[in-house]
Amino acid sequence: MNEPVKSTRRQQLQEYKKQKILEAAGALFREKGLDGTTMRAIATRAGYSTGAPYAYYQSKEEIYADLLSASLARLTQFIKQEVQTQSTPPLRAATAVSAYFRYYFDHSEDLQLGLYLFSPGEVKKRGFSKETNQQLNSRLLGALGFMANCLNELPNVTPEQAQQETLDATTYITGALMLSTTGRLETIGAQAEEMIDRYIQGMLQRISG
Amino acid sequence: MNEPVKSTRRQQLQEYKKQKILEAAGALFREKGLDGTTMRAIATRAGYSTGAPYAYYQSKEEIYADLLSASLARLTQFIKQEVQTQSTPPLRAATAVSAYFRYYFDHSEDLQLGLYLFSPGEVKKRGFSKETNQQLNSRLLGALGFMANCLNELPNVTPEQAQQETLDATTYITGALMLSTTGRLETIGAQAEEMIDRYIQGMLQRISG
Amino acid sequence: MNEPVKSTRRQQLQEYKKQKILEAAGALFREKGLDGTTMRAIATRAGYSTGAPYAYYQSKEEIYADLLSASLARLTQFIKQEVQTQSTPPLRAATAVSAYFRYYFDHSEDLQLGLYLFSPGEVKKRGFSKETNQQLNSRLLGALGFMANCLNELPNVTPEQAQQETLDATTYITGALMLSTTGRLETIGAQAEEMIDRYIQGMLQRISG
Amino acid sequence: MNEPVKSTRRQQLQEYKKQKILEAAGALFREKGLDGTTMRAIATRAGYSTGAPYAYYQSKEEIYADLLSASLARLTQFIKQEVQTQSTPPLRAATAVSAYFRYYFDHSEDLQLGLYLFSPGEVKKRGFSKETNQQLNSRLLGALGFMANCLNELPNVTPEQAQQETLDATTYITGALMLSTTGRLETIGAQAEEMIDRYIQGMLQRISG
DNA sequence: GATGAATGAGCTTTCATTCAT
DNA sequence: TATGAATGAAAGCTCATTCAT
Repeated sequence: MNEPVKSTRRQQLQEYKKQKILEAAGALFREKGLDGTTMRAIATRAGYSTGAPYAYYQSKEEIYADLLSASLARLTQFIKQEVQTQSTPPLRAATAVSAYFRYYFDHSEDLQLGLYLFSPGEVKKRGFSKETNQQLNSRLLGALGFMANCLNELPNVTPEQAQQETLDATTYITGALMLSTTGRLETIGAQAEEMIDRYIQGMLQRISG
Repeated sequence: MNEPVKSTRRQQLQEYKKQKILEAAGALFREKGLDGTTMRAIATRAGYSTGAPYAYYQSKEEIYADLLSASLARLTQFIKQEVQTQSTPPLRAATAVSAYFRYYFDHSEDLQLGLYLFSPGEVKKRGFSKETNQQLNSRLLGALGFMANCLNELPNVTPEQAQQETLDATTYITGALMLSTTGRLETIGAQAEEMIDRYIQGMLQRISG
Repeated sequence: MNEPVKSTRRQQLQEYKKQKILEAAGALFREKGLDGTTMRAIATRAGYSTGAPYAYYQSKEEIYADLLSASLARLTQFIKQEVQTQSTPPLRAATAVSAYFRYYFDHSEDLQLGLYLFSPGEVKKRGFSKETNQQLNSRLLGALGFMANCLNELPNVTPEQAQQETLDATTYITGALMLSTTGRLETIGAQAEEMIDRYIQGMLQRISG
Repeated sequence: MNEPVKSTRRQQLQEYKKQKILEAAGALFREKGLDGTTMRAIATRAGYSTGAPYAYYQSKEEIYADLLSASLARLTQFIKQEVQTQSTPPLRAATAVSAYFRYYFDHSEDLQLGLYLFSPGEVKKRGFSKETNQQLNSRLLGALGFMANCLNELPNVTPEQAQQETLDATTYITGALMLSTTGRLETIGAQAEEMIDRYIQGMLQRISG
């Protein structure tokens, strides 16, 4: 019987089309921002008519959640990939932190997405289900956890120290990304990449003592 | 001729009314967020009718810009005030940085305002006049400059170092504020205040070190 | 000072325009039924653009409520008017009942309006304020009360009897109107007017008995 | 050729499936009202996919028409059943009228259905086939005819009188049902059941003289 | 300047219906 | 026949902005 196959095909097709919608939404978001992106525009861009996306997503927010979820997955994968190319613990640690920065630096829309969806007020307004919210959180924690592991590999580092440095690095990177996207760094003649490089150097010295 | 006098009076009156509108917008923004605040609501809250604000501001964004400008002025004033209460250079430096953080931590709406108006999409979409944009920038730089001066008072510090530490502190604080407002710190059980305190200790050691 | 005048003028104008919207809504309702009448259509028919009616009415239902309220007022007035032309108590009683019937027979849209708004499910769905609902009810009771008074003028009639006959007449008339508008009477070759005339004769005999 | 057989089987199957759809529609209508019932919901409830009902019914209204048709059949059956339990002509007459009332009083959704489909706007808008309309009418006339027969069994009653009393009773009952469903009776503290009982007593006296 | 009615594009979402598979 | 993705018109409502008074 070919029913399972049929079912699988359907699912694959459905997944493919969801992907199309997601891509359209992502592209539009990059161009016009979240508020500037309408369901109509998403549908049109994806090659559909007005109501079609509702067959795949129950609401605009569900699309955004999926977009963010995919983004977080890509982030984690990117960091792991980059780290794999490095052989020594210090390089691996530096690369993990650096990759985190570069991912968002190169995909500013993903940064906006994350900030937008997690922003206060939005969370209340946009009705994510608890599951969705938890999934989103665990994905983020997955990326951070991996970074902490890399730092943990360094000699003479306690797990607590690794965790704290991870948080600090994340904090600093987030700030750099914000100041960069909003054009503040430009104003004062600073460059995010250099700042991060310098930060990483400092971090390694601090840890290795 | 009494035109100059008249003009001055007019200007004062105009300034006063702008102020009224600004206050209304600020209050509403605090209560309902940026998206939830409509021009109608601002007008009503300020005691005017629907169209009145347009006599003073050309658009909603111009109001926001003015609001942000005032916010940056208050920020600078707040930092100066706090620093004045301190007598030793290290305390003054620590207080400057700490005040910067606390101002935004206690006024998250001002943070949102800044992010909104400085965000890349908005800057392109809404056409601020160059003057407006420059004024905004110079106000921000004013606050940062004052912080740098405080660091500069420390012994054995070069102006370059002071400036760099100011930028780093600003970056870290911005990141901490973002992660805090978006609820990410809560998720991992961290507290912004503690993080900042720790950061400041590290900074002082680094400089005086 | 002419401020009160100005205010009165404004109010008059506002009332006039509300009237315009009401008329448009009424006409459309007559043509297309309640469900078939959209806010856009009402606006257009009244010579306005899409959003204009919302300056006068907060929602579609508010328009309907006003429409119904006006209808009930006209009903009462019509009955009183008709009764006034009659001199003897029996004729006045007969005319009151007859006028009630004729009003709705001649304005089937008003009948639909009343039935629609008061229909179960609708009351829940449509959010009338309690005040609105009470006002609507008291208007209806006003008309019924007047009819009861007319019956009460007949010799040898107790108030209870008058009230009961009013209710019965109302019930019968309502039924006749329903069967008439839905085309059921036509199907069986009956005529509402004749039925009502006959009913009134029977009623007078019963009472004067 | 076995086509007739096949055809019969097909017809039976078709009839069975139509029945399924009808049941689903009826249940939903009872739960959510006419406006709240969508084709999707009907299909799903009947165990089919979105488009399936269109293989059996050309439109939503056709489903409603069929539902109403079935309802009228049940009404007739219910009246006959009730009348059968009575032995004397007056009781049979009273029961016929009373059963008519009770059927709709207990199944207000059937009343709504009838009003919806028979309402003037709908008949024009939705194009029923003539056959459908006639079938609906003849079913209604069937119920009324049976009631008239019951009245005819009374002594000293002319067929004309029986028919007229049937029409009057139907009219009064219809009115009572409308006033009851729309909550008007509640407002003035009256009860439909009592009103009908009283009406029947009056009717019997009138006829038996 | 102030008023507030008016504009009209725009939004999300719904849903009867169609049609390729 | 059954499926269910796709269509696309429509709806109610919002709101920044304009403009006659």
